[in-house]
Amino acid sequence: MTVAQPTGDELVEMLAALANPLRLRIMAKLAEGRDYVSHLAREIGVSRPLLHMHLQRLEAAGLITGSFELSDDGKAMKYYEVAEFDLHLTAAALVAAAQTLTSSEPTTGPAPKERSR
Amino acid sequence: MTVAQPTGDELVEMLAALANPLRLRIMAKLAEGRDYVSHLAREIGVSRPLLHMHLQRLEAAGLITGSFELSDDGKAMKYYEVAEFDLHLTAAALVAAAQTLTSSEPTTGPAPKERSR
DNA sequence: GACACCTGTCAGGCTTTTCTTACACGTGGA
DNA sequence: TCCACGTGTAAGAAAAGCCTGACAGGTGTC
Repeated sequence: MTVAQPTGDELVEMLAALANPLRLRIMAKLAEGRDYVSHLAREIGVSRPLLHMHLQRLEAAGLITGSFELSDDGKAMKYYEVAEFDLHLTAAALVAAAQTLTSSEPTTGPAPKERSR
Repeated sequence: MTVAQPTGDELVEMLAALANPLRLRIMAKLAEGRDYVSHLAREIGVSRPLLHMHLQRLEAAGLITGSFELSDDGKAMKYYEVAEFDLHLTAAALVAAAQTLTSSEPTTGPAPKERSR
């Protein structure tokens, strides 16, 4: 209740972001505590560029937030942490979400005809 | 409460199935009432083969169920309806789900080294 | 027979996602 | 200077997803 419901498009983006084993693992790891990119990559066991890509996807979906910070020895570290979210997926929720979808409206394209042979 | 929680792999499949505008629309339409393939295709405005593919994906994820029925005039109709599901996605839920993931265990692959130049 | 419906599936093409490898830049310490 | 750590990003290959068009079969009605 405290969280605003996402639009249909936003919901699709969030679901797509979570629908990946590696990203699910990333979310789980960050849920245990914030971390910076290189350390997280070693922790999970993936290459840093790959993790970077997945973090971008998660951040774009609004599931995590990144912030730059300077460590004691002057290195620029990018810390990520999970954002607050609470998605409740039920049949009724999907009906509501589908009404706010923008991509390829059913009214846009002419109904594809199919001749019976 | 009444629904058993899916494993991590199952959750990923369910999320992937829902993370698509067209499939979201299909779910929303079926939530308003069961329907058969050809009619649903006309209703939504997509080709029947395409709808067939998406229905398979949704059924494989356990979100809908299909059943064959014979109409009054002897035609074989395949009716689909939404299955009962209730996914509650929170940070804690993702932690639990990630523990039951099978694909590409973090312990399997050796940590990819990266030489600094 | 020709047509109206219903079902399924396959081949091909296009787009998107996923991942690796390699490069670029920065700081601080021996 | 060289090395260790941090950051980002771009190119290319491999795989997966999405979609169209055409084909196969079935039933019942005009």
